[in-house]
Amino acid sequence: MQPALRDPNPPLTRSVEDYLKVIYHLSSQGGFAATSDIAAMLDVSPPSVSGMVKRLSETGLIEHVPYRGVQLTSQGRRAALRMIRRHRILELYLTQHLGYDWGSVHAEAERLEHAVSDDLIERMASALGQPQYDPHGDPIPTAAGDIEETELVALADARVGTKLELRQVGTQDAARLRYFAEQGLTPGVLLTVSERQPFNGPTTIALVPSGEPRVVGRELAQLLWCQEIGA
Amino acid sequence: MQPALRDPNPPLTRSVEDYLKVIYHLSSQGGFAATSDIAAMLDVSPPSVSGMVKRLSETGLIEHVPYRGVQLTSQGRRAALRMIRRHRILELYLTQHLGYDWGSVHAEAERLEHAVSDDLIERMASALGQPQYDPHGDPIPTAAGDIEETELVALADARVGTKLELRQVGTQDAARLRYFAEQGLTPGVLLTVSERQPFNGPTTIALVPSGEPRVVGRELAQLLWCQEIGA
DNA sequence: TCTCATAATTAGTATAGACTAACTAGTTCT
DNA sequence: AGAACTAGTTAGTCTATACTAATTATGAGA
Repeated sequence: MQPALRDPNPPLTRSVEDYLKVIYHLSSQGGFAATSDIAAMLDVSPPSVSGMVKRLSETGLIEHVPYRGVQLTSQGRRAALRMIRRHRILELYLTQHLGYDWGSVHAEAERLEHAVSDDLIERMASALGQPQYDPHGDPIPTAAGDIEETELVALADARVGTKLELRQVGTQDAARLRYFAEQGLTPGVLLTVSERQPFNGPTTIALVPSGEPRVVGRELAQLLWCQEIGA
Repeated sequence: MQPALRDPNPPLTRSVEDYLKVIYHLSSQGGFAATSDIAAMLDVSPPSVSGMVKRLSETGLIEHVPYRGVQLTSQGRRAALRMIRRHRILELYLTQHLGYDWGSVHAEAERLEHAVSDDLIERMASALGQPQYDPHGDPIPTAAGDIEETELVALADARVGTKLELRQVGTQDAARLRYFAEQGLTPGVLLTVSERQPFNGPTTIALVPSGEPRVVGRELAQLLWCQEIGA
């Protein structure tokens, strides 16, 4: 029998940059990123995270409080934002210029973001007209490493009566993304919160300007991150 | 003292696919690819090549005759052609759609070819109109893994009167290579066969467009592999 | 306060690449 | 044929990632 071409089930290997990205996301609400959460996000075992955490804090990219968690240093934050810029520019480019749809673009960008040069990213950004938001509505960090800080509220938590702009959809799940798209719930859409049923019930919203109502169950409403529209 | 961010001088890591590509090129004239030539092409030490050669022949991608060299199996050839397709499509896409110039595109493609999906390559190929040749005139293998065989003829065997492009110099000998270079006989040069003397005598050629004549003895003329230029 | 469940860490190993130093096979020259 | 040079291989390490199994720290409930 012919030996296998390669191990059919190799452990997937995440890079330093992947760790920094998820630490950025997990600690964006100001706290520490926990080992087990990092492990879950990267689909890797907790000991693998402990090992990487040690290397990363030795090189000054994160700070580690044992048994507590981990936060980015300013250096680590810079590196994370650089990767996030790459990822979001790639997603936009692939959707706008190569016909990818939003649901499938993530995995491609995830691989490419490690291989492209800064030069190529900036060429893509130019071809896109220096965009500020990616297809999911997330802000794209600048080449200098600044990112727009927007306070976003989950639809599930928004007060009845407020007017909102849908800014980002907090999932990569293709089926949910497709459903949201069918419902007209794509980033940029304006809506008002009409009603919320008690006991963690669904939220009813009205799309602006059409006024069409939508009823969104609690689970999905927690994925829709919105920005309150001022006067 | 702050520890270094990472080893400032890490060994560069070539992948299986890089090895297959250079083996493809080195053995394209039907012979074996030598360990030291592979090492030189990949800028890696000879023992590294020996190690990779062992793995590659265990998995059936190459055949190894110790102290002789290495050849691709049909499986290895398929894998090599897949990478060559990726590389050439990428180079073409980057030059045509993102303003790269032909000199700088190689390194970018070299990194991307390992990260892109087949799907993305086919989208790029569509955007380019399913091209058959890259800007050097090298044929792009099809997605199915076929490549137009450019038949190379040794200058010593070319018919008088034909117009040729010098494609490959079939020796590693430094003195001969230097001599060829002095004579202006480097890959890419165009020439016509003016005359051949009988009894395995020398071939006289005229360089195009200068028209300068060169007389090439039989031994050397057998090292100069040329492609016939069609009408 | 003590115990226990859970989360995190350490210990020990694997894999795929790299390297240098040392050894061997093949070739060429006298 | 034998010596000497060259190319190739083997042996032994290194690095960065991963894993499982075993251990330890923390915090919550009795």
